[in-house]
Order: sequence, then structure tokens, then C-alpha cells
Amino acid sequence: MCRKYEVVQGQKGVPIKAWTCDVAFEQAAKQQLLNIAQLPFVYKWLAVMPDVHLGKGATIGSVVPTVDCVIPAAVGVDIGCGMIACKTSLTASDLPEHLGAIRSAIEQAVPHGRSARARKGRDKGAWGEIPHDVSCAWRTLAPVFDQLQEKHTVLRQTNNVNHLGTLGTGNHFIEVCLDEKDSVWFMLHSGSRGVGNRIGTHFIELAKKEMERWQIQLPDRDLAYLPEGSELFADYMQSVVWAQNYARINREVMMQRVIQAVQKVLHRTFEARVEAVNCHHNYVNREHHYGNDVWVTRKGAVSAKEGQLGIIPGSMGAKSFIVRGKGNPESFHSCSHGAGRVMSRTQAKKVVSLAEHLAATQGVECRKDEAVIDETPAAYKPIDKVMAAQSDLIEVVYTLKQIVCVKG
DNA sequence: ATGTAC
Repeated sequence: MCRKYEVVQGQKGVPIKAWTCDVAFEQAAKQQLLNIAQLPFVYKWLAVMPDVHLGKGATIGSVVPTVDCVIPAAVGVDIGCGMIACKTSLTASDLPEHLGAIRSAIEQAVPHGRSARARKGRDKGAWGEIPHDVSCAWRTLAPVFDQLQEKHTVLRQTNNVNHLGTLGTGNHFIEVCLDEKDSVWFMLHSGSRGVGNRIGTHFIELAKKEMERWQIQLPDRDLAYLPEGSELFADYMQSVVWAQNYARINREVMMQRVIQAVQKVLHRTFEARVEAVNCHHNYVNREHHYGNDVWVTRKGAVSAKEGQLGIIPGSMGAKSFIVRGKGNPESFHSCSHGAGRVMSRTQAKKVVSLAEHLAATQGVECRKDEAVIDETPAAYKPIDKVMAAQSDLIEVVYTLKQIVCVKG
């Protein structure tokens, strides 16, 4: 048994508390965290989750509490990226033996992959009609977006409504899972798509320009920050909160599509939201910690307040977990957002064979081709170790195993 | 992660 967290202390700056017992913690990620720890406005310490790995600017799997400042690159470009999961009244015996039809129905119901709704047959570039459910959902987002666009004209060139209800690519996925009592769950991972990306990129650039204007030296240019009280800070907060809402609603729209698609295939209705969780893991939030209101940026980390439910997905062949927060103040009420990568996408494609991928995804109705090897289970840390390393942050409520996986 | 340029 080891200590609950490892403390890394640089020459300058706040300590780093890392819940990395028995899991990989690359030197490069450590160095990146030491850079962040040097910033004078970091509150108390950095909390590092067991799925930690190197990111751009800020480290994936880190919790950065700040006073009077935010770092747009710490939130990143996939603003509001996160997970939604629903427990249904179905059990394994309600599903057909062959799951191909369910997978196809989901693939048809939710646009996924590049360009999503834009590409219909050979009509590349021509946007399809906006479906009714999407236009309804957009209505709650439109007013603030109109305001944002007026001032930040780069946002006019985004796909905004056209991407709402679409999954995206990379590690964004949809799964049908069974829990330990054979209840059927739907779970999906997605974010704020093109428009959130544009907002993130835009404000990261603006923050860098501000640093140059004020001649502020940073350990890493990507750590450019915006000070509270400035107009840019206010604009960023309005934009980032909007993108976080977009992402949450995006997941909600897709979940509803998945439910309807499966009901259609099974020719029956069922209760689809026996329990439901919808949580961000790339976001900034105003929170109260140790007696002060601070900004908490979670980049690849999930809120784990006492009693709060969260989702920690494993890779496409591994288990996932519905967890309940223990409200550990030292982690600023946080837990990991997944298993965390152990190798880059390019490395995975080089190192992992198709045979290995087939073995690792046995029994899962999913893609088995070369193009998906960057997402193969071997590219990720073993989820059981990651879970063990954060046993003082969360408890497991449900253990899920996927039977269908749709990758973007 | 994404859209776009190469």
C-alpha cells in the first residue's frame, strides 16, 4: 500500500499533489505541471489525477485552481467535453444476440466522424436540413451566441447549429453497456465541436497577445492568462460558459437519439433514464474551496463533490465506472476523467497489431479495422490501476462493460 | 479535437 498522493515540489511555486500511486507519470507531464505551479495566482496546490498525461499548455488529468485569473489553454479547445450516461429499464436478455443492428441504428441516428451532418452522400459541403430536435435545442443557445458573434466576429464562421447533435472524431464515442446486474446503459463522450474549438483557439490567441502587450514572461507561452476585471476575461467567461452549455446539450440531444434508435430496433419502449449523469471533464467553474471562491479548471478531470455522480470511462475494450464523489478537499473535489493515454495515436498505430486489437475488443460490437488502432485498449493505462489510485476521491456505484461501441 | 491548408 502506498501513500494516497505523491507530492512533487519544484524550486519555485506551489506543490503538486498527484494521485498517481502505481500508475505511469511521465517526466514530461511532471515538467509541464512544474511550469503551471510557478504561476503566482495558483491557489494552494495543483491536483493531479491518475490518468495524467502531457497535453498542450496544461496537462491532461489536472485540476488547476486559480485566484483572479484563468488560463484559456488550461481549459483547452474542446470546451465542455464530457460524458453522459443513462441507465435503462432494459436488461441483457431484452437485447438480440447479434448486436450489429443496434450498432447500425445508432450510427444512422447520430452523425459521427468528420464533417458530420455536412456530408450527405456525395453532397460534400452542403448542409442538410436542421432536424427538429436540433433546432429546438439550439433555441436555448442562440440568444447568447448572437451576442458573442456580434463582438467576436471570428465566431460567425463556425458551424454552431450544424454541429449540434453530432459526435465528432477521435476518442468521442457512443456505447451500449451492461452493469454488474445486467442492466443496459447508454453512454457517450463528446464536446462542443467546431464552435467550442473556435472559441478556445480565439481566446488562447488573445491571451497570448495580452501577455506580449504587458510584457509578462511565462515559463511556457501556452500558459497565457486573462486577469479578472478585464473586458477580455468577461468575454471569455461568457463564451466558455456558453460552450460548456453547448457541449452538455449536444450530449443530451445525441442521447435522446440513441434511446429512440434502440427503441425502434427493439420495437418497444422502455424507461431510458432510470438514472442519468451528464458531466464535463474539460471546463472552468467558480467554486468554494478552503474558505475562498476560486476558479477551478479541470482539464481531463471530473467534479467529485460528496455524493455527486460522475463517469470514468475506460478504453473501448475496458470497463467504465459510474462513481460517487467523496468530496475530498485536497483534490478540490475531483477525480480522473478516464484511463489516460500511455502512447500517442501515431505510436499506437505503429506498435499495436490488428490481432492485438481484435483480442482486446473481443465480444464488443465495434470497428475492428486498422484505422481505429489509435483508440485500441493498449494505448491506454489499465483502468483498474487508475481506479485504485483514486479510492480516496470516489467510490464505484456501477461497473459497466461495453457490448457495442461506435467511434467517431 | 477540429477545420483547413498543403
